[in-house]
Amino acid sequence: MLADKGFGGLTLRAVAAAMNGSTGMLMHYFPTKRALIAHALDLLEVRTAERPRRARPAEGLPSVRAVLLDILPLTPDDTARNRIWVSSWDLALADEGLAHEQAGRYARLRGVVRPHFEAAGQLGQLGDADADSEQLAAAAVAFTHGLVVQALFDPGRFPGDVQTAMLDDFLASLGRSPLPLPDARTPD
Amino acid sequence: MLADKGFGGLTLRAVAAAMNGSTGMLMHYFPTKRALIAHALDLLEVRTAERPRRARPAEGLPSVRAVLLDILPLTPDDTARNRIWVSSWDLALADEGLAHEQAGRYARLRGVVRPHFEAAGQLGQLGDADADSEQLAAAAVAFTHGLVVQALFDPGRFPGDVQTAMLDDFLASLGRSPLPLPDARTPD
DNA sequence: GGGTACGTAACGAGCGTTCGGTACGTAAGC
DNA sequence: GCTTACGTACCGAACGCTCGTTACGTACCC
Repeated sequence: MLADKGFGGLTLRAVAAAMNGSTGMLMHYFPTKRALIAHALDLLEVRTAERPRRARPAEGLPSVRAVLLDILPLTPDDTARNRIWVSSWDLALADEGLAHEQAGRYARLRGVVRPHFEAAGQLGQLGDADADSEQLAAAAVAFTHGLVVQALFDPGRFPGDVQTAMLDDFLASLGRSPLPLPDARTPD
Repeated sequence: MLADKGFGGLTLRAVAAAMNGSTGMLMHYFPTKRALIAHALDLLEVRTAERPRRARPAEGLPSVRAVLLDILPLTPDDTARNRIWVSSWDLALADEGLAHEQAGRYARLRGVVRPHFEAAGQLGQLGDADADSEQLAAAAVAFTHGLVVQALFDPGRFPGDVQTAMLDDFLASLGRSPLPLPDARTPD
């Protein structure tokens, strides 16, 4: 419902109807609509974290790939989830508290990605061995979410295999050596 | 105003007041609120295209860098512009017509970036000479807009120099040659 | 006079929120 | 064991307000 109408069309009555309750019930649990929304976003993050995800393969870049593939809108479920997140940014940008929570969610997401980049660096999977893993995580999250937005607006242009190929290209570019010299160590 | 309150808090009365007019005047020019919003987004795109931008340096990757730097929220103006765009996605995702227009805007943006990638490829600035410039443009736009969103929510974490450095790292990774895998031929 | 360009006022709908009331579980008092 | 008291859960009507939109009046221009 949220994924279709967006947050602009979200009303307490619609929420109440969706859970076969009344607006009075909602206000019994949440003092204001804003509190309800904040709780809903929290819940969405928790359920996103707890949903079944693909198995983590080998350490390093393959794990980064798995994490980011779990984010991309490759299934209807993930599409709906991403639509809700993107829609929530309108409210979040206009509400300092929600914006702060969103910033925290981004920091947490980078925190999930970063260790895999650290492992990748230690395994020699990165072209630039001195790269800052936190910055790499920010870049990877940026690329992924930017791809999410484009894919949501133009799913025909960005079907699943195109998204996957673009992600693979992006990760491959991180694995390239800065200089075309044949002195780079091969990972095995 | 839009940059602060978002589209959720946008009302015809507020628009009318901002231009010292009346709601009647607005409805004289636009049949519905939706038409007004669509026109406003169009106008924003036009003004974004016509605003003074930094000079295009050398052909290829440096030009890509200039185009993307013009997008990033490095100035208050660009921050406000980006806030409006991100906020508009809530409405756009819920309205098929607006979503289609947004998809067109993305396609146009990729169309601006792509020729510079083509030039970069012909100039030998790309690590992968066979890379599809349209796909590269999509990746660059994705990276940039994903960075925009993170920067909007956490400007402290992403000040201008950090954004610039991340963009440069991203472009640098595109210029790297492929890793010399065991079976890969090293170029001369 | 008729069309264009507004302003003003109002309409009906829908919003978030408030509120009185009900049903129910439960713990204490006797 | 029955009664009283009370907190919790919830309903549904209603309040006050604001919204998008409409209707109508008016000044101006050709």
